[in-house]
Amino acid sequence: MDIRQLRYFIAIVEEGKISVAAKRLHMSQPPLSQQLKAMEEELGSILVERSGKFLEVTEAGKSLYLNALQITKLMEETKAEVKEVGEGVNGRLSIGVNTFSVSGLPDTLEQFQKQFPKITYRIQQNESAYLLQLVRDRIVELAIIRMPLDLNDFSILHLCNDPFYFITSKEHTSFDTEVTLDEIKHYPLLIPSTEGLGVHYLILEAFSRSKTHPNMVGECSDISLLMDLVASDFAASIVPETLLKRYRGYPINAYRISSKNELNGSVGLIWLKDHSLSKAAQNFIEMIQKV
Amino acid sequence: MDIRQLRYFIAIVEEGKISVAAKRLHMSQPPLSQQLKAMEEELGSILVERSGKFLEVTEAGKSLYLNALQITKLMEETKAEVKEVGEGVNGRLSIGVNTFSVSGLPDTLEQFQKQFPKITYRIQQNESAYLLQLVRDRIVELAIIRMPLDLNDFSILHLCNDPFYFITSKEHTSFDTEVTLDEIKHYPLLIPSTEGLGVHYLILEAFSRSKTHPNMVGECSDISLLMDLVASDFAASIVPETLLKRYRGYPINAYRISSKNELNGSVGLIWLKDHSLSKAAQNFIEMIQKV
DNA sequence: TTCAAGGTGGATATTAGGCAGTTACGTTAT
DNA sequence: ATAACGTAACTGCCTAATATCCACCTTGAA
Repeated sequence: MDIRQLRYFIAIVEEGKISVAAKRLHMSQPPLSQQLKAMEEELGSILVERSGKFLEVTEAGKSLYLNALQITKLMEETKAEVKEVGEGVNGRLSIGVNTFSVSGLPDTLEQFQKQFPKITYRIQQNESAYLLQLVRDRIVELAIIRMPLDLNDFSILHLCNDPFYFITSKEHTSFDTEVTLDEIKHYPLLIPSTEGLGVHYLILEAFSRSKTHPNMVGECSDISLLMDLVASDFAASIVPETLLKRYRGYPINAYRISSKNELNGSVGLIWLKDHSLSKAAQNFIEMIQKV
Repeated sequence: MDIRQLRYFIAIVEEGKISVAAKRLHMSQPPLSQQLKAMEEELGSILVERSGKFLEVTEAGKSLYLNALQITKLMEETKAEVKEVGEGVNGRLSIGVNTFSVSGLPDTLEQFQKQFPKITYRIQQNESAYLLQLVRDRIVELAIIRMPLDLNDFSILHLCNDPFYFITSKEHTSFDTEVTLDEIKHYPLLIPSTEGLGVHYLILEAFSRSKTHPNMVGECSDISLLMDLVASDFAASIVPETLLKRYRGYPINAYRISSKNELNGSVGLIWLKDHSLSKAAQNFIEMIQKV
């Protein structure tokens, strides 16, 4: 049994006459009779009673009719849905974000939502290096991460360069607006994120470049805890500007780290280079590019 | 787009390789590739990404896959259901009954339900003459009615002959077990049902045959009201045995009307002669015949 | 490490067969 | 006599098969 045959049967039931149904289907009457007969043989039961001039739909026929309506409707909906997903109007946008890198994302998402209201989202927060793996494994399509990382097989859309800030509790006001790494090397430092990953690596490398050794207290991957610890003068820290903006008004002092130290990570949107993106993801990239 | 194509696509997605899917579908690989391409063209979107050895289903493809599963499942269920309805295992049994004629029906229905548990019912109560019209209009398939009626285009299965009883309040005990119409002609009579219909007609005709005139008080189509009126000595009445059984224990006296008066209506199951019955109805008739 | 060869998996072209659809005609019931 | 369904023979398209080609990946040897 076939979608086509279901359509035929629907027409027959609704028109009440095979010949009229045939006209509606833009075909001649004999093949319609044949198809009806074929369906009856396949299902092993009479679907319409041909008595005299008018047809009468049997119980089995009524049952088929109702189901046929459902199936054809579902078929139409499916076609429409697949087309929409193909065009990026509908579907699911799977995106990974890094806590340190979400500066303008809410606005962008809101704007995207406005333009493509049917899209649903799956947003995963994680560390940049892990996000890279998620993209590689096709678990997320896009990711906003903090450079530098090994990005050989990825396409990159650079979003922003944000400088790093040295932050301390309110008790320390001994600096201007800018500091060098050398000036802060004695401060007990609690570095965000865990060892071997983006921000962490970036900071240590900058120290290394300036031939200085930080007074490392440890790492903390829980950002709000980190900020609390800094505020309570447990330790100082170094965080990107994006993060600082999110904690505006928090009881800490922030000093921009001198550009001489070349400590600034850039944030980028990445995706797998040699794999086609969903149209939804393409639209998202396009929108971000415009902003 | 076609059920067949949906099956093809399901196989491709589940197997991950076109050639393996082709084996599962007992066909060769080229037509499968072609059909996939055809679907992609029809839907205007890529469904699977062919990169290297492995296929990768796109968002649109995933959407189609999920819908395709639904549609094919619905299709299978439909086939099964229509077959069942055709065999009378499933479906709806539409039956009309007359209040005066339902003697053994509950038992029969219970037994039928046990044998065909999927069948649902539509039971309509009404007067015999109206039921006839309902059967003629194909609103119900079967009806249990009280004869005599004009039954030219109906098939009839005689169910039982039940005699009529003269009923009075408990205050009247002047009779034996049997009475003649002549003996009761002075009693104020309230006849069940309205004029021109089965039982009513039957009773008046019996009086007419025995050249007697009843002392008619009126008619009443509400049976329980009629019984109340009889019990309270408002009037006497004449009712069939079937009805009497249902009101067993009611405070009335009942006297069988003499067979000399030939007053007994037969109850029958009827259906339209020159129209095919649903298998469910056929099964029901068969069961009633056995009992 | 690089290059070549073989194997695997998909796409394309051509061909054959089957089924759906058209036209013409027969049948039946109103 | 007409209207509506069924039957029969024919045509054409669509699907699937066979053969072939192409791309990529793997493997082995220089």
